[in-house]
Amino acid sequence: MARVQRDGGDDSAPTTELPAVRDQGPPAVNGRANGRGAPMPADKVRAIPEAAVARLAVYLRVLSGMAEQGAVTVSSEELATAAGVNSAKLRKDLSYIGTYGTRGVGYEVDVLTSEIERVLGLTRQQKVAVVGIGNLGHALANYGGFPGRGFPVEALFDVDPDLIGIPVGGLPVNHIDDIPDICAKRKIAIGVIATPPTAAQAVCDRLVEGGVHCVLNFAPVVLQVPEHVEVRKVDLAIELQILSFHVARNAEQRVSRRTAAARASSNGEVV
Amino acid sequence: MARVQRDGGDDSAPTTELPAVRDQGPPAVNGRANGRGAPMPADKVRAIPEAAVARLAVYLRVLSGMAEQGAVTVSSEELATAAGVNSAKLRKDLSYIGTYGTRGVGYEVDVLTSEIERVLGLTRQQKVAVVGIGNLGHALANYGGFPGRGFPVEALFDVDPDLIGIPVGGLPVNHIDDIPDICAKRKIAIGVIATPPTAAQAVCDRLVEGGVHCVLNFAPVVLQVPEHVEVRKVDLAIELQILSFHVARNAEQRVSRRTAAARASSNGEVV
DNA sequence: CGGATTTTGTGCACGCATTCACAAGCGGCT
DNA sequence: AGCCGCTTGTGAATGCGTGCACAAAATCCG
Repeated sequence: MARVQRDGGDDSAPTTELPAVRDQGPPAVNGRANGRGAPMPADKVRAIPEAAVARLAVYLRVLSGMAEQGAVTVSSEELATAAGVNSAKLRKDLSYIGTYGTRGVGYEVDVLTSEIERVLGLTRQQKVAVVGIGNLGHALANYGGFPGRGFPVEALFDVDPDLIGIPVGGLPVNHIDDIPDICAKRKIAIGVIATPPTAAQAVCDRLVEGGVHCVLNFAPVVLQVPEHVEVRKVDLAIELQILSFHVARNAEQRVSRRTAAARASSNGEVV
Repeated sequence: MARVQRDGGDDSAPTTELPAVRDQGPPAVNGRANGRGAPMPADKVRAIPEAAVARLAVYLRVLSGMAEQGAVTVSSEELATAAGVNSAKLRKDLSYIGTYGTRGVGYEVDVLTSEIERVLGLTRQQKVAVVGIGNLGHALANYGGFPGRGFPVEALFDVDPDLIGIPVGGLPVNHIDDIPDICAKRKIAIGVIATPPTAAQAVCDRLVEGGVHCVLNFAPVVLQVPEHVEVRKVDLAIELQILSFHVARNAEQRVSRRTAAARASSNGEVV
């Protein structure tokens, strides 16, 4: 019951795992060495570390930028620097999804793009509902189909009666009591919670009731959800506080360096 | 040069470390066993893992909720469940900042609160500037001093001439060309980038020029910054794609379970 | 006062993630 | 054809983070 929420900010999270699919049928007849462009033995898909998934999404964006500029192939080194990671990590990340590179050459941009899209499940559209049409909700609703196709916003909800029926970003706002119905009917896959913290848990429960398995939570609360529901959290306050910590740490460091230097010089020591 | 950006969504990031403060003065005269409420040997402050810092911020919020409800003390077990982590982890996290608990009893809510605030550097205010007053920027500017005191928004910037001078959330919008000047003058500590991706790098450079050491980046690009600048990233598209991956994975799992079951039943096996 | 009970703080072991370093593979050049 | 240089893919090592399990401390109670 009620599983631990995965922090959208912080994922030193466990590897993505399927709960014991121990019976994987007969000894994998396709167990041959993967030839060029082999899409991983399917039993192994589960083995992609959560952290790697996050980076794959980054690579994807960088790749589409490169494609726009007419790049046909790209080396791990180029892609890595553009994505802000080291090239070994990039190659390992890519190795989780198969072997699509050519030694001595690099990767074909379009091949890599579509393979990452495939693994991330971006080949089918995931319908999104936004709950809480305040400042942030407005921003999200207008975000315009969410960057890159794939995530059409197909329902909006709020509790404010003045807002019900008003179109926002071309879509009318519904009352949150209708969440279960509408989500089920429209087959919403992802629910985005942009409500005040007090309403978040109730909203989340209704989303789950409506068959939503994935929730992106902007409200500063820890949501309790049943086992099978995936929650990611984005929390502005916490992001700021983490930055604040670094400010404080750096300040302290500067101070202690000063004192150390002062002490050293007063002792005639060489720093 | 240009150090790797720390992903706001994903932090399996390295432990917060100071670059070689090897000279830590004389052999720490206060090296005695820490009595009740001792604030860690100061040389050890650096040892707080990044992941723990993120969680400390969560504990802080949970604690303030509890304080409002009149709680005076709290056990690690209670606090842990409320924060969605296991109690051992919570205790370990707290141990990084000192020992403020009473065995057999728990923690005093207000003591713990102020100690976490101290470590996170929330005792001094960190001034924030928001760049890019679009939908998201509006939402951020109106966020109202950011949850819990500590992060006053003290400057707004945009490139759109129609917006310059217009007050948003009680603060006039300035032109992005004035970023370096104004940030330096008002001693802005944290810059929030809510611009389109194309503008983000230029904006970031100006923030750094204005003496800002911490950046919270909402634009979907990897920022290149000098060594001493701390960047955290919040990326909606990537969060959605990670969720999408889980949807896809679960779907696949269901399919493979079905096939396995079918195979098993056709073989007369017991599942 | 001593033992039972509760809860903290932490040593330890395990597992995931990152990084290094190198063999294997591919294309191009002579 | 054969060699050379480049780049991938991955085994192995290291380091970090998590969770267990227990000793140490503090309170309560008889």
